[in-house]
Amino acid sequence: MKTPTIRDVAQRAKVSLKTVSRVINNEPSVRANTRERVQRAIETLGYLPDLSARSLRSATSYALGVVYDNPNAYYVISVQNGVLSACREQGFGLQIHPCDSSSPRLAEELRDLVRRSRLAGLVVAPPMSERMELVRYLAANKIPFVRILSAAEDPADGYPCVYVDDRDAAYEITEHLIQLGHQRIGFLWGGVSHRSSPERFKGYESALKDYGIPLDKKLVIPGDYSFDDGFRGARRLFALRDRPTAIFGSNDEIAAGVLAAAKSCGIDVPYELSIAGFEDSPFSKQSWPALTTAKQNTEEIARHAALRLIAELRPPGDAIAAAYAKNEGFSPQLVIRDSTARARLPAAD
Amino acid sequence: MKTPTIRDVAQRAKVSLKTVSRVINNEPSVRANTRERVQRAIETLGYLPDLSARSLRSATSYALGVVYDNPNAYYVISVQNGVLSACREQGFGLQIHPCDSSSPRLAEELRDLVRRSRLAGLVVAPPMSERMELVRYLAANKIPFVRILSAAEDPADGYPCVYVDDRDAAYEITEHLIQLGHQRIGFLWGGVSHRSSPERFKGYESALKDYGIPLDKKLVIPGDYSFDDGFRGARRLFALRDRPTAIFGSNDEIAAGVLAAAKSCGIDVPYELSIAGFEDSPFSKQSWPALTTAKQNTEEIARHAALRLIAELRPPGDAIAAAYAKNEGFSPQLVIRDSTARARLPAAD
DNA sequence: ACTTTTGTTGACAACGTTGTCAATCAATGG
DNA sequence: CCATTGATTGACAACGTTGTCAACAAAAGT
Repeated sequence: MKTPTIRDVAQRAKVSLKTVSRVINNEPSVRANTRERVQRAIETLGYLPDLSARSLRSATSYALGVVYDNPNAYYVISVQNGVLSACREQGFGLQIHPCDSSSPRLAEELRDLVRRSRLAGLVVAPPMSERMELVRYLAANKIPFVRILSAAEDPADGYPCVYVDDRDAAYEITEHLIQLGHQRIGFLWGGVSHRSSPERFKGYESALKDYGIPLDKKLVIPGDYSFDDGFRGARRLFALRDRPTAIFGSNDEIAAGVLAAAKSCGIDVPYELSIAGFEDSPFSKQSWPALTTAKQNTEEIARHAALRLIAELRPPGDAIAAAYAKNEGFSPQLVIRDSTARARLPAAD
Repeated sequence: MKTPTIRDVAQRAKVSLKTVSRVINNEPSVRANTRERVQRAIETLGYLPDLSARSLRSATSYALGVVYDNPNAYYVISVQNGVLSACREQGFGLQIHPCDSSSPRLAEELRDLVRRSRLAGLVVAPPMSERMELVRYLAANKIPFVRILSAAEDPADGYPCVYVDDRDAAYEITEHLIQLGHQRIGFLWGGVSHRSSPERFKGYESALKDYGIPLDKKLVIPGDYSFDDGFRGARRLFALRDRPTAIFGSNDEIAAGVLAAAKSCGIDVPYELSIAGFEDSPFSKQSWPALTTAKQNTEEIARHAALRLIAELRPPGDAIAAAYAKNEGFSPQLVIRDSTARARLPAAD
């Protein structure tokens, strides 16, 4: 009734340990006949390879780590699920590692994590993925990793990544608001520790420029990727003499804060104020009115990142190694819902 | 530059492998002098014990698994963080395992997971924790586990658990609504695969009874723990001739759906309709108006569950084993926010 | 026919750690 | 001073697997 080992399988199939090992690892040079016999023995015994023993013996290991520091539950779960889907497909385990991105010992912490648990590599989410000294440390310590980061194009810095074009999507959102007739569009920044924040601002800035709308600094408010900062920022904008007719919150949480602020001030959304978010978290669908936003397919992005990492681990020439050898870019898609509408005519003011 | 092993430490400290092992594991019978020498060697080399080798050699392992099947990101993250906090404190790793609770092969899947990864035990979240045949299977296969489940009292079925008194909290919420003067209170069910659903209903039912309010079956709507079912259920209630003045949604997502439905019908919350949720997800704070709800401290509950599991693994007499030897109950706390208010007087209708 | 190649298999060591047990040492009691 | 105890230490095997290498058999080339 003990859990069976490779030895039990070998005995039952009347072959050596090594042959069973070969069958398990799909190595060539096993006669079809023998292979089948071993397979049968494996099935009847319900044998499962022991991951500890495996990763102890072989240099290569069978688990990835995913590293994040993000209060946004939806984002984290999406990343986890995306990575997990790739891991399960490729026979890898997954170790999650929430951490404190501001910790000075983070680099060593990650190195130790990889060593202790013999991780094959790390998927690194923002904002850690954007700290170059951390990236260089990992590379210097020969720890395989893939970054998920915000960039308009492949950073081509020699380190593998999957990048998300926040700037382009922010441009589209701003453009959408402009095309609805809005001229005074407020912008609420996300946290500056995230590269996505300035990227989204750049998209906003450049759309205004392309449409010949001057940037009014009073309409741009710093803050964090949080509901509360959205609320506070919106209140500040409402207090302006010439209040904006639309507000672009750097993510859905901020936009939710704006929505709450609008309601608390009796401002009708979308007819008096259009609101756009960013991310397409479930929240944006479930608010009232539902938020116009940019849909980031985080799960798919994370899945791709994991496969990209696994590709790096494979010997060159391998099918996966080939399919995911290059850095890939993703563009969030504009999703128009009910929180944005045509600007009321100035006359009606 | 290779990662140091116990062997390197032994060499440097001029002791045998075994002595180093003893120091690492805090075993007695090492002279203070020797111990210190070894510690120094460990520090200077930056030695870290290899978890694979450890769990391969020793019968006991150093990782827990957490098993869940829940679309609610906030809930899942809270459970993960709670378990993780206990794991880090006690030197355990953590393997997450989202799964499909309706899969007929789930039991074997979990057993295989535990074997392959040499997990010390499982923290099982609802609804898996409530399927007795699964529980019995785990027990029969000598897989240590702790359940998180919904119950008014210790089930005392011999299997360890941490239980949450949903019934009592649902009673309090209903009582709160009644005390605000509501007599017609709608109830939207959660998914029936979760034990918490009937528990919450029982709380609702029994509060009505205690206050002498007859249960009107037309006000009770079946559904799932989802925004959409909240929306649809609310619409059905609004269509009634004698519409309720308050609605109790079985969780915050349902309540959010009710809120959206109310807004889409131009019903003012809370003055025309009070809404209460359950769970205290961030959402409930961030909607407008903020939701009255029952605060489940999921993170603390999960943390306790993990410690309860670790206690089961320890030899009796151990400090943790003693502190967490018994099943513990938790009661969600009523949190009154802005979505509930005094019922308007019938006269004002 | 005999050598060479190719394919298939197994014996053995090794990965880094801990369990077992015996050896050594210091201290205690007679 | 010697026997006895108890604390400290180390040699060795073992956990379950894979890498190395050699043995062997079958197929191919001469």
